[in-house]
Amino acid sequence: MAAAEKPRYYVTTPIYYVNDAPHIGHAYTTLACDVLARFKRLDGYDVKFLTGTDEHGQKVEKSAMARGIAPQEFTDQVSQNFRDLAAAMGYSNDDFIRTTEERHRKACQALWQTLIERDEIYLGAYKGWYAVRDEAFYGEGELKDGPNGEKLAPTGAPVEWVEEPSYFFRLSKWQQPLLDFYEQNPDFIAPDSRRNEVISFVKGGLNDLSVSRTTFSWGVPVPGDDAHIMYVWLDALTNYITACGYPDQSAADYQAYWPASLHMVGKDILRFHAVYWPAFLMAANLPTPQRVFAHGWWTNEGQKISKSLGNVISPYELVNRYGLDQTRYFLLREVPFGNDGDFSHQAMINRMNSELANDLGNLAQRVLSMVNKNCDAAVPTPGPLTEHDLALLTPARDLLATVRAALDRQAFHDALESIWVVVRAANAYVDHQAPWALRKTDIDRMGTVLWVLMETVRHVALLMQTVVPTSAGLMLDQLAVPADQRSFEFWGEAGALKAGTALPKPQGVFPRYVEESQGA
RNA sequence: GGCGGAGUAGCUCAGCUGGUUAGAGCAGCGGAAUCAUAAUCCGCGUGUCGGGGGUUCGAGUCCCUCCUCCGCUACCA
Repeated sequence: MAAAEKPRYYVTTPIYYVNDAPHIGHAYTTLACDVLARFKRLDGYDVKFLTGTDEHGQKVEKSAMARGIAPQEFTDQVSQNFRDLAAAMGYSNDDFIRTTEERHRKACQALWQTLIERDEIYLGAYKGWYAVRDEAFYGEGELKDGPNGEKLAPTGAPVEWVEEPSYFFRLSKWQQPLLDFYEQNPDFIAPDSRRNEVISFVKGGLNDLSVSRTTFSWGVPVPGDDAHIMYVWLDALTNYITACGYPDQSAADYQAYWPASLHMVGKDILRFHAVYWPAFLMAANLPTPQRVFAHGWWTNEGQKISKSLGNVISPYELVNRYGLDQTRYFLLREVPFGNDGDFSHQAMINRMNSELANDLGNLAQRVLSMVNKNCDAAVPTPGPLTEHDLALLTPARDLLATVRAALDRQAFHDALESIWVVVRAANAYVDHQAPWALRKTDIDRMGTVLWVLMETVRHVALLMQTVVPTSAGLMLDQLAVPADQRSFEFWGEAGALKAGTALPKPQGVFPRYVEESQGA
């Protein structure tokens, strides 16, 4: 009953193409969603966090054939890679959808049927230069001449002229409705620069969109025309409503979560989410999602990442080398979210050592050690709070509102920076108040200072549960905060540490990274 | 080519609708302290705010122009 009162938050990652091996880009997108999902849960929301895999298409069909196994068997295997990644990165997704699931076939076909009935899809013919290798059509102007006078795609792949019957979605008629939609929903596309690009793209005019294929068969069959399968985006994008129980619009999840609060995507697939998807939904008379955020890409030590360069970053390597929480922290801290970012070993070390180990880890350690040694290993009794105490505690207590606002803009870097302002202030407060000196002169005052510090650390740890869940959990353990008192319901006075509560012996939470070369 | 964005301290970036001596973190230099993970704290920046021109009592913040970089310019996830 209480749950029925909760506000809803539905966040999605794209479904990842199973033909790719999981890399930092996948990890990054899902991580961002994970932090949002965790935050919203702690903040009292009823959250649905969805990720999954896109398993159809010609490339998958071919990869399966190359291995001599059925496409389904192949995707069963490679889809697992992405589930493994989710586990390894500590993602808290509530569901994992695969486009080869029966629920998805039903949803796609129902959506198709609706679009047919509403005359939003018609049968035509797709003509163009097709490159089998790229699984893509190219415009006449994009082609270049090969050594033998043959036509080549920009990628160098040979192309052939193909005409095939295809169903088309009447995207062209949605140009103005889309522009109106963007106008009326200024927050629909973020960051702003991306919004501009999308609007400019739509203003440039929209052609009807080919949404079926006959040249291969690994896909969702078009209802009533077995020669066709539904093509990529109509299939892929539908996953977001499949997972809510569509086509059953009375399904509990559909009622609760659709339309989505946020589709998180890489900048490369923004258009599909910001143009095609709302057009499909409007055409089917379904509600449109509230927001699409396009984040940037990572480079590696200043170099563009590519398979051919062999500098792909494996999330597993990062986690093994630096630690899971450290990796999660770095990815969201290092770069203004939305911008491209550069991963470098040095930057990683700087973040994990100076911010996690020195600023936050050491803060907790120095405070808890003093309490452990000088307060009988129990929460001290606070006396009257001075202006200095409040100068630290008040900003700490204001942090929830600040971070909430930042995360609603997907500004992870701003959220973390605002937390660190308090962490730095706490370290300064320790030095200025010098509880080690108070121990000899004013033991009560020392207790107050340590209590203020513990409360500050508690607030920081509560928020940091979203980004570094394991480490923040350890900090809260050391503060003896019960597991059921770690949501934002216990923010501020409501969950204030109670004097006399026994505390465990403190131990370091964020180890420093020591270069092997300089070890010992 | 068209449209859009960006160019601010060594590095990464903040600077809303123009207005006190242009800021933060990191790096660097100097000092203090010693509770703590050799972790912390305090102090120190003469930056042509890409160049030039203009509007204004006043511009990093508006206009023009030039230079440089980047993104988008449709059916690859």
